Amino acid sequence: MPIRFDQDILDLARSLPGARLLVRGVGGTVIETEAYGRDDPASHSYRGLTARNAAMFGPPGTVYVYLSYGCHLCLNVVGQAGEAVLIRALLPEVGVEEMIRRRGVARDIASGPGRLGQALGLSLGDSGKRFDGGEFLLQPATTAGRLLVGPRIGITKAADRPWRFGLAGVPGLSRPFPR
DNA sequence: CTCTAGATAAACT
DNA sequence: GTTTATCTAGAGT
Repeated sequence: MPIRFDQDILDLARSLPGARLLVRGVGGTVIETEAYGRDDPASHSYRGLTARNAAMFGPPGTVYVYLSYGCHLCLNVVGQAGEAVLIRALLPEVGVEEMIRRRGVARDIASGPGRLGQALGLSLGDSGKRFDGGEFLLQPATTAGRLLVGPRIGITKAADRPWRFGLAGVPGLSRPFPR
C-alpha cells in the first residue's frame, strides 16, 4: 500500500512520522513533520503561485525544496495543490557516513529542517522532482507509533495551529513537544 | 540556558 | 529599495 499523497494534508502529515525517506539512497525514518495548508497564512502558497513556490502546485507527491533564511534548504512533500508537509527531522539509518560527511559533525545529523536538508545533500534543483522511488523514495510506516502534536515552529502567522507532528519516544526531535 | 550573527531569494512598499 | 523568512552554529551568561 503506497502513500496516498492526495489525501487531506493533515492526514498526510500525521501518516509520515515512521515512514522511510531516502534521497539518492541516503536517509532514514521520518520522525517529525509539519502541515501547510492552502488557506494558511503561514504557507508559501497562501498568496498564490510564484516562481519560488511553483512546485507546491505540482501534482501530489511532488518534491518542494526552498531556501530558508538565506542558508538552509528545507524538504517538503506536496499533497493536493498548494498544500505540503515539511519534513523537520529524521533518524539517520542509511548512508550515515555520507550524512556525517555532508554535515561535518556526527551529532544532530538531521534534527531540524535545515540540518536534514544538508544531510541529504539537497539543492534547489531538486524542487519539482517526484517521490516516485527514483532519486526520492518515501515508504509508508509499517508500525504505528504514538503521535505527538504541537504548534508549528519558526512561523509568525497562524502560529497557534497544532499542525506539527512527531513520533513519541524517539531521540532527535528538532525541539521537544509540550506535554 | 539565552543571545546574536550569518546568509540570500523573493515578496513587499 | 527594504523587509522578511517553515534556521543553525557558536559565543556568552
